[in-house]
Amino acid sequence: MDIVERRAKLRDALIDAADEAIGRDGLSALKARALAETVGCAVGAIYNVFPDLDALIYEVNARTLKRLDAALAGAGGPPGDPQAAMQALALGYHRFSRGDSRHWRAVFAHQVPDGTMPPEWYLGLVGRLFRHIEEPLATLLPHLDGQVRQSLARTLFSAVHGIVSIGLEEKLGSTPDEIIARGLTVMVGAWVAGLPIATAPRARAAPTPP
Amino acid sequence: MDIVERRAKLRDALIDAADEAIGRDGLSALKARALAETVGCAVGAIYNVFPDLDALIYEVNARTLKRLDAALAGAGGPPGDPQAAMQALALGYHRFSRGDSRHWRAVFAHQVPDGTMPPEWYLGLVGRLFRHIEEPLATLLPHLDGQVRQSLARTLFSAVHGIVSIGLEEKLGSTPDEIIARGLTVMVGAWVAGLPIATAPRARAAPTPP
DNA sequence: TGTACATCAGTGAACGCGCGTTCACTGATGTAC
DNA sequence: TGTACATCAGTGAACGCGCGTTCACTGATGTAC
Repeated sequence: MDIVERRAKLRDALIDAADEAIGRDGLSALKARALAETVGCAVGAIYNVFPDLDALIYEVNARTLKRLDAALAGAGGPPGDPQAAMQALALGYHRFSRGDSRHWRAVFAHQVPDGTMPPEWYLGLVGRLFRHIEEPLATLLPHLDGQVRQSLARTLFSAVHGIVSIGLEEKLGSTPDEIIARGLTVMVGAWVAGLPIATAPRARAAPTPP
Repeated sequence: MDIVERRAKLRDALIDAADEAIGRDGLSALKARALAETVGCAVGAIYNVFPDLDALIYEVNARTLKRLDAALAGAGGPPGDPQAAMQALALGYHRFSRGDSRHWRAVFAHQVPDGTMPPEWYLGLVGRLFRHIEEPLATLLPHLDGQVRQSLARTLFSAVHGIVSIGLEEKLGSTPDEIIARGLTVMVGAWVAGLPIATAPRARAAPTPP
């Protein structure tokens, strides 16, 4: 076996093991020693392949982001109806994070210390996800400034994420999926209806503040 | 000075110092040694007054919850209009967490290990906060089951908290307050409008899923 | 094919750091007589 | 008021634990001749 090959194999094995550990016990359960034991290498070997554990975590989280990307791409509602499309996205997000809650929490829980930023390629994956929201938004508001559209997408995502997160907390008295799904649909639908749509004006869902 | 008095004074001084440290540098900046130095006592003295640092953190977070409680009580909208009242609550929550973000984040960041629960009196404070939401909800839906009402309140809070949290993250490209406030108002208004109100039926803000 | 040497992936014990918590000790304060 | 003794808040050095990361060493693999 080639050296390059061996290296790649170790790398994959480490990501696999980390992925599995996080999925089973959460991000905080990721330990260098346990990882080495699972993979069957020495602790030091990890650092031949990754500069530190943070880099490994980014790889695992990237996998999660890609899975979500695929899930959202498949969740698409009717092509002609942006409002329904966004509701479908929200429900898709809900499904995904329920089904893979530990991985999904890891994406949010991982924060590098100091003021360092995630690597460029990782931010690209995040950006790609937001495009799912921005797309129907662009259909609704074609002449909207790009910056503002991003900002709207972020706001909508935050509300959806907030609602979905209730279910992710493992505390007692968790809200049933049904209620959350209903809440998401109503909220997203109302949100979209409240946008100042240029093409076909609709009644605002709620009065805006003075 | 009485012994009991000294003890109480130390206790207060510790809570004060912890409160200030968390407000300045966040929950993770709370260290026993730094605390002792600030207060002017030995590290061990802390453990004469509190069983552990967690107990101290609960005290600090309780102060934050009480401040929020006061802020929400003062944020009340017009008494006759539950929808406006809930919008006012959301905006009040936004204002509060913006103005006191480190304290507020500490409330969420603090989680005791294992499966232990927060103390009873602390949960009482949390419950008292939710009553601000449940009250206008009860006006709108007087015959609603208590359990369901709580669940609805939780869902609404989560959405609001999600939106507000975008601003709390110190990452680049933070959404301006204006947009957040607008988003909150629209979302809460639409949400309330979407409730199956018994007294005076309103048009649903958005179609519910099949 | 065989021998000598170089390279470098792989090893895992040890380092280093942070930090909550403990505990043997001290000394100021209070009580008894 | 004075003396002997008891108590217990207060002390801070030391313990203990978790854990990421390093580094001097080894041995398998590859290369040169």
